Amino acid sequence: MEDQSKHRDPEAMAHCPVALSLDVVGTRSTLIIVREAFFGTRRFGDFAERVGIGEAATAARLKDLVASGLMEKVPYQEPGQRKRYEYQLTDKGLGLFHAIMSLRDWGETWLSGSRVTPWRFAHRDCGAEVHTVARCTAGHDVHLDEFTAVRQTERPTAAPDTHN
Amino acid sequence: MEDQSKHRDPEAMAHCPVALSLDVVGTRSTLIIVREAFFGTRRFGDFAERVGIGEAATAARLKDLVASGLMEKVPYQEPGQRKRYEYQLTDKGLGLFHAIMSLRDWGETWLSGSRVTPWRFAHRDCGAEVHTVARCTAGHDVHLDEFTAVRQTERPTAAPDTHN
DNA sequence: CGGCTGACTTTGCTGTGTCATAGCCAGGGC
DNA sequence: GCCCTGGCTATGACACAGCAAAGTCAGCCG
Repeated sequence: MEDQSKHRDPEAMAHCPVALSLDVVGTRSTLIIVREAFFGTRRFGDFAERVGIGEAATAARLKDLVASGLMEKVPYQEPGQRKRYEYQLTDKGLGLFHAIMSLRDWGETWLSGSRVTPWRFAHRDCGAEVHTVARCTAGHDVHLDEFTAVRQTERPTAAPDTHN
Repeated sequence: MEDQSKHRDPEAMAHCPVALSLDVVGTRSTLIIVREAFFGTRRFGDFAERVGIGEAATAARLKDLVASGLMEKVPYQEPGQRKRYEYQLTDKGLGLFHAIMSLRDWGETWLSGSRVTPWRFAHRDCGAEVHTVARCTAGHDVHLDEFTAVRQTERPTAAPDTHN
């Protein structure tokens, strides 16, 4: 039955970076917390409030994010207050910028209808809005109908790839 | 109107395209099925086998994907077989290309260690590997430290706070 | 006709994410 | 010393994704 390892390669699946990523940021609230962090939210209470999940869920997600290295707890102290901790994105967390922008672009294009996005990303130098695009290492822009998916196992299932 | 640091706007949250997107593709298996579809997988059994979730979950996810317009059932018939249906990505589903590639890039950079990715996307014309980059509408490449996040909570003129 | 195959559906159970509510704790202010 | 606030932690309930195993169903094939 599952003898046909050519057909099914659990190892390959486990190695798939998309699946690996989704193991870390695969839940709705996790990604929304990261998105909030991109907008400068840093404190526990603000996350809980703005993300719209309860405090228990917020604490659990933030703990996960710190554990997986996307955010870190940084001490801060306001005058007349005791020392507390705020949550900041690490470089690893910042690396999700493209993914979050891509999801935003997709949602804006296909889901939001005529509604106006309540926030946007701007290029710091020129102020113009930022989007994701696909580009090949040779420097060409790659449109949706200009790519080929290549499985690097010996399985030529996918795109009409005659690998020659 | 409100102090931004203490601002809770469920409307704005609901309008957030990232959250909207995650309502549709917010589960691990949904996005992995879409990823599989990018590699040419079309038949029910192949999805179940390659995605690594059971048939019941596969059927449920595919049904969701068809319902939300990311995939469509297309009849096909192999010689000596009866008519069946295969699942194809619609334009809406294809639009997730950037998001999936961004997640792949991130997973590859931060999670996969030294392991080799079992598949890749190539530019059809030149064969070079494809990645996502951020670009502003003025045409500049935008690096991770060159963007500004702007909350548009003040509801710009195009969208008064009432949905009339 | 009856078996086989691909594509599901159904059933029963588990695990996880979330909620609501309540409680705990550290430390500055009174 | 006690209260108050921000930042969690604890508890019980619930919804839903997931699994495994079994059942359904259409139609080609022998």
